Amino acid sequence: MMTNGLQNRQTAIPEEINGLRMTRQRQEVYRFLMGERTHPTANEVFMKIKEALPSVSLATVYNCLEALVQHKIIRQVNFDREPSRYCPNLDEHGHFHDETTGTIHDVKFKPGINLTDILDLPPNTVIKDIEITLRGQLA
Amino acid sequence: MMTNGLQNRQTAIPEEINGLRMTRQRQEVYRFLMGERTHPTANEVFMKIKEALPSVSLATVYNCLEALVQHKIIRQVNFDREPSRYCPNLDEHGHFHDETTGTIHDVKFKPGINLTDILDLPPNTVIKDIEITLRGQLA
DNA sequence: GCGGCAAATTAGAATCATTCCTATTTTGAT
DNA sequence: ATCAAAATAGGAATGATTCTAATTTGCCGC
Ligand SMILES: [Mn+2]
Ligand SMILES: [Mn+2]
Ligand SMILES: [Zn+2]
Ligand SMILES: [Zn+2]
Repeated sequence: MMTNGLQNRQTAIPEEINGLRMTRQRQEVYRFLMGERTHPTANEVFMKIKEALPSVSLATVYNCLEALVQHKIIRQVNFDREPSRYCPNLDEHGHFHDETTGTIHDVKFKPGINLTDILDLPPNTVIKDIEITLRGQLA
Repeated sequence: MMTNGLQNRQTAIPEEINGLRMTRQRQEVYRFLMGERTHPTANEVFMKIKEALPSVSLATVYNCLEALVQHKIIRQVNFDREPSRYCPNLDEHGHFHDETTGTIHDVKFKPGINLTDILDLPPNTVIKDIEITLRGQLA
């Protein structure tokens, strides 16, 4: 029998992820992002979750996204000076921006490749984060 | 004898580079960048060249920088949502952002490495540009 | 359950790098 | 010199993001 008082309408989201309390707003942001491969902007997230949570504000969406990024639950992706986009894929990967369609695709690294191996870094360098961005077209 | 009527006060900059006419303002922007390893922002360029050209405007600096980037004379570098920075190094290279000092360092690739070789790209992908960005600290 | 408190949310104002607008100046070509 | 095109300057506008202040919510001990 269900000890949980909530109905399981969808995939259950835990109360807390990586130490971040999952409020209703954060759940909606997180749930939407997990089902998207398109790397939506904050405003796209906002417009979408308003359907389920009409009172949500854009400021809250920014707050939620920042909290989720800070707790390494999602990643923030920037292309030049365009609005930031958000990515649920936590594997190490790059981003290919298709100029023809405007779409963004995750790019995996070939197995066994260590990014820092190919870089000529000064000794004693501690790398916290690497970002790889590609621009081009899918001919 | 000098057929050129101008005095050679400094390293001469040609009238035209990559098809871009080198106006006085563009020369100043270009000259300053060529002597800098710090990847200055538009505003830093502005403040510096005002010394030699007090009437220059920030709008013109942005115009010059855009023209120089478009003609592949310099490169624009973005870190997250920070103000754009500009780089005179046209070799293929990445950028390491030292969080401790806030400084930015060029990072070469080890010889014989082809960036696209390590990426798992879909076939028929034409890559126009690759950008590699690192964040961390020089311990 | 109830008061108190910290965290989260909200709406709207503020920020600020960048872009846009437009009048003026400069340039290069006839 | 004349003209058209390109470049510049200064100021206004833009827009993603952040900040502020005022609620609201969730949670703890009573
Ligand atoms: Mn860039
Ligand atoms: Mn980034
Ligand atoms: Zn991604
Ligand atoms: Zn550089």
